[in-house]
Amino acid sequence: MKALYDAIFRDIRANIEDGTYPYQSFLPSESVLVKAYGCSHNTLRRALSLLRDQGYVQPIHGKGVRVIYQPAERASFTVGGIESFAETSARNHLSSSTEVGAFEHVVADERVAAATGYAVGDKLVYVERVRRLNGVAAILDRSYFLDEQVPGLTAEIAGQSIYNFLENELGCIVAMGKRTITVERATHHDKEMLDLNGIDYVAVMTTQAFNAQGIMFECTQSHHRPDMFCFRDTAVRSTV
Amino acid sequence: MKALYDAIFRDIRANIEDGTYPYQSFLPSESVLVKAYGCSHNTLRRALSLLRDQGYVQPIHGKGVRVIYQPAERASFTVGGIESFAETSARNHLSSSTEVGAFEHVVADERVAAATGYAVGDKLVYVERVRRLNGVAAILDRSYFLDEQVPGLTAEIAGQSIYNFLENELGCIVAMGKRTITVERATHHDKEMLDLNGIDYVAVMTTQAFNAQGIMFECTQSHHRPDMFCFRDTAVRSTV
DNA sequence: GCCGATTTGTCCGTATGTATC
DNA sequence: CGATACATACGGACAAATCGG
Repeated sequence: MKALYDAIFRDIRANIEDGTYPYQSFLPSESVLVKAYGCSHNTLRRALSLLRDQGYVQPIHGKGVRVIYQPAERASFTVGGIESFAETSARNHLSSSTEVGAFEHVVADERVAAATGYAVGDKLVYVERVRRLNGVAAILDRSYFLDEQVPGLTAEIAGQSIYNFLENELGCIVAMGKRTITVERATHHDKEMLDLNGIDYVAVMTTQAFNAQGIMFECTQSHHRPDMFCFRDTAVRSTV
Repeated sequence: MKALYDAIFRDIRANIEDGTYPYQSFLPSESVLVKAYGCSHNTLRRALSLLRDQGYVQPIHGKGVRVIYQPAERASFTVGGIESFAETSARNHLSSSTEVGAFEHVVADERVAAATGYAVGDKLVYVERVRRLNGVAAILDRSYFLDEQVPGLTAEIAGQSIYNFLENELGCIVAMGKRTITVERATHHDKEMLDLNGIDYVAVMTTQAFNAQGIMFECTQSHHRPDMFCFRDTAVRSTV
């Protein structure tokens, strides 16, 4: 809300999403937009680079900035960026609920350290949650939080929104996340907790979250029912 | 090779990857690095923002820039950015080979247009390839290329590296890519072409590639054997 | 094929704001 | 409070690619 380049980015993005700037058309030139927004060309370029990084436009040297955004044809679970479960389900117009299956304090041993990236001996909080989308148990989340970073976290809070608690109560901002996606055979536990309908594979998204201090304070393995999972991403070819 | 910010980005990245700047340490301050590289404040920041976007560092306001890169513990098939199959397999030290299963000219009908994002009536080249990793048929690629963008493409070339052909022969640069990952039930065709060992699900990565003109010229659906598939990604929380 | 206008790409120097210590 | 360090923004300069006359 504060940064000018961010406001310009959002404004242009909105114009792309509502069709004011349609697919394959060109944006007004840099100089025109600079006048329109009353900013420096440098600031405008920063907004444009955000649009490019997120797959909305593609600048073409000497020619113009082409819109390459196509509206999503069906709901996607993740579109890049970091979202909480509540945010994602709301954006996809899905009713959601959460049940907490486990909540306990543990110390990282060899096995946990290897799986999460924490150091052996770190004091952690283990939380297991089942996510329901439109009534279907679709996601099993197994999370390890760094104990010292989440003082006051309870099972009750885990049943609501942990991110809400972190940001509003603790003032702890989730600044960055690293994600890995694999497909793995459903465990006995998965079959027990999720409505898999006989499917015996799950899509596993592992997320490491870093706070504003650069400390990893969460590692979550989300086991998704495969036919309700979709992940989107945009990549830019690096100039080798 | 040309851009200064890119050279600085690569240099710092190399220092992070080889442990000169270890995990959780802080980089030298902006002003120090500016003097070291003899560049402007602005240019250095651009290099730093690349490092941040790719998950190497996390700048912390008023404090410093913390290294959050941890070396990959096991081979990942994709690490963000756009890579050809040959590049990816080489980076993971896997022997690879490709067999072309189909090569034909088609016109996009309703069904193909909906699945790929082309317009109905577009003239396309359909290529089907089976990728082997260490002798195992692990990936089935079904690609649609825009005919006018790939003149001279033959089945023989498809058996080698199409990207090599595009970049070196046609001078066609892959500038951007959009990816979607889903998990789907293996089709009869998948079971026929891949060594699935009885697994009846596949990880599907759909890629749309755009050239330097902003024209989508390739749409590929890669069906991966799930236990040989891994995807990595880094996300930054947008300031809402 | 050349030239000039337009447009994007890179880089610099400076100023100011804000968070941390 | 002051020093340090990152964050944002401005304005100017030049390079490189595209396109039309």
